[in-house]
Amino acid sequence: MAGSRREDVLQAAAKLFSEQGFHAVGMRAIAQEVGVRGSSLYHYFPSKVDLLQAIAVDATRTFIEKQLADLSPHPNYSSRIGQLVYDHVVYFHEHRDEEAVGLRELQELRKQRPDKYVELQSLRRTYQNELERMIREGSEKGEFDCRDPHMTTLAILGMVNAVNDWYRPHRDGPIESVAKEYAAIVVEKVLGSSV
Amino acid sequence: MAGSRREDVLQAAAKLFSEQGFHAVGMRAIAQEVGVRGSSLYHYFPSKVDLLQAIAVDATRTFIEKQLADLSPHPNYSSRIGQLVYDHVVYFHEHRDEEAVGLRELQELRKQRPDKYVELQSLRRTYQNELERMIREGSEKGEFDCRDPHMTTLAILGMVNAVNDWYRPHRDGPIESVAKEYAAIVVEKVLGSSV
DNA sequence: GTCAAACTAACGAACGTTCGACCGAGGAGT
DNA sequence: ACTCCTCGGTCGAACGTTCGTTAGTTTGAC
Repeated sequence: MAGSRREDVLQAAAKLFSEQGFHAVGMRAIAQEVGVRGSSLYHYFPSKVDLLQAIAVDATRTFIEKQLADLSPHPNYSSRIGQLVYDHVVYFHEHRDEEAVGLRELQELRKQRPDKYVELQSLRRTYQNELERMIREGSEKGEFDCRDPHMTTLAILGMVNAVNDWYRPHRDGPIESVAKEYAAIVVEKVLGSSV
Repeated sequence: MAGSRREDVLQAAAKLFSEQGFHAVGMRAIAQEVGVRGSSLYHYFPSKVDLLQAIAVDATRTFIEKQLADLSPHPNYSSRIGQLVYDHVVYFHEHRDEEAVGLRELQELRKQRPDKYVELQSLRRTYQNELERMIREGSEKGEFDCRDPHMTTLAILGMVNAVNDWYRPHRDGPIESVAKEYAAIVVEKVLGSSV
């Protein structure tokens, strides 16, 4: 009784899209994963692209709004950024499939749902700007030392987004350890003063 | 007179595959990009998957062999690693399309050309191991300070591989500047001792 | 005349999608 | 209690299109 059938469809589609790519997966394959015939999917979603849109928009919006909302309570820039990196890594692992779709299948949304594509781009840009602002201000206030906040931001986002490309729970230990180490690398190294 | 027709086909396919994904691009679209009819492609490649294989295997093999060959001359670990990061970023930009295909369309090779997939995985693993070895040895010899060479390696590879996802020449300046800054971040920050 | 290289035409399969029928649970009317 | 009706949900079958691929033919340079 985990979820409604509609949510089962979303989950199955996210899994298959993230494993094989949007165009490699047919409606009949998604339906089979749910235990239903292909035509039944159209009772819940008007088209295949709408399925993709529902997954990508929801994954990105939920993630970024949660990340931006959790920033306030920390006392200084370093711990705020460390917490953001930690949460980013953990959340991305717990929502592997949806987030992978949100990252990798954007060009299809761009072609078929330009407004939704723009919305997602804008969300990601807000997130990136927020991280960059924290890095710049923390640097200006002398809390740490960063010569190029813009490129540092891109480097950090690149490394955390890549975790799901290599992380395997059985081989690499609990995700919390990885998140902790990544947060440490960012706070102590990338943002630390070099000797 | 840039290249033979066969090379034109490879280049067109790499461009379209990297822009839209393997399954989103038909043989007729590749042919049109070259200025030819779809069936003519089969004069040069026996199938669509062979096209993908040719692109991905060649891109990965050439890149990694070049990177591994250029390591020796530098005096210390820091400058060797800095040079590797710099070359990685520059090469990935100069071969954007092919390298994107080599990174993102692996699951299709895995299904249809398992031996080639294993070869590419092995090549990447060798590259990763070499970087990790340099980081570990440089750290053991006291040249810099790294608590977790394995995860540091993955973080570095993640950030350099992500450059092509955001870099646009007109907006972000010459690629050499980006490569230089990334090399600096890695050598001075990620591998530098924290205060 | 030869041979690589391009063409037109077509194949069967799979694609996303539509349509009309069916089935079973639940409410309304008597 | 019994019938009738509605309606969400699923189905099989089919639509038109596009896919990767093949076959046979034509072209043009040497």
